[in-house]
Amino acid sequence: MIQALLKIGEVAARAGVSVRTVDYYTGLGLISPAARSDGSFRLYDPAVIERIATIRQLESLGVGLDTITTALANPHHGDFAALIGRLDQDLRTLKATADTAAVDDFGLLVTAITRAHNLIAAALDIAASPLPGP
Amino acid sequence: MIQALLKIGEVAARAGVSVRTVDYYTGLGLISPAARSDGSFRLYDPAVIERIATIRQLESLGVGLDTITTALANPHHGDFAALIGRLDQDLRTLKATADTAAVDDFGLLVTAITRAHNLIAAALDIAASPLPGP
DNA sequence: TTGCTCCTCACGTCACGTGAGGTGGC
DNA sequence: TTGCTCCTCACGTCACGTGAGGTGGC
Repeated sequence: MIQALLKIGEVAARAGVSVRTVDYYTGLGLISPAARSDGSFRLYDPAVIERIATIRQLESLGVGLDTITTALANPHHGDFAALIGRLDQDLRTLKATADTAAVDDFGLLVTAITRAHNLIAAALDIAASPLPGP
Repeated sequence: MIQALLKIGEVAARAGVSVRTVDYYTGLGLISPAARSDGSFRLYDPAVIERIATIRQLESLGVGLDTITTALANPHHGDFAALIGRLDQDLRTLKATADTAAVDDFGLLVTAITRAHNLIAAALDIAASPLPGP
């Protein structure tokens, strides 16, 4: 299915950010125009709107733009299965911890785990909607 | 067991940060002196060294000082069991996702999940060494 | 003509410290 | 005296944009 390409103003409006921000992200290589018009206007695939949403979500969770840039530039680093195994182990340890009376300060613990959950939720969003290359 | 209290310079040296940083964290309420000397020197419990390490770790994972401050001020917010249940569900979904061929861009996914794992590891450190109140 | 876009340079803002500098205790 | 600490005000730095302003396409 062929989708119409979008000019920067349309991308910005749909993504809910300023034109300047789309321009800035483009400069960083976080997104790239799929083509240029005859008059050199940048033309974007509509999928960049989803990518911008993902970037904003990760940013709000404390992931810097440089980290995101690196991640996008190295699309296959790391071992996904091993990572899931580590999370599995984390969860078992957490469950064991929850059963002890040793924890008497839940503040930072809850904050850290909530942040981790939100990151995983963001990761699942990414997995559900694979992004085109930058 | 009674531990000798430490002056700010000793805390800084053991925590591997500057005196100024210890002073700054104290001003933010992230740590507090257990007592004051007769000459008004701040005297810290040695446990603040562990707390400083935790703060630095969370900071490096993108958790802001304001978030940490809030977490410390509300030591029992959130439902720990419910949180573990959500992580459990996240993990099941991730496993199901890993089995599909739908994921073709692992870059951000691996980055987000790695960050989540590191946050959980930090959380477990916190649980293993409960911190004194600020 | 009007509104959009390109590109670049410089400025703004916020988080997170860091330096300075005069002070008093050790 | 020397080195440490207190406290405050201002400055520095880095990430993340944002504004301006002259340009050309639509």
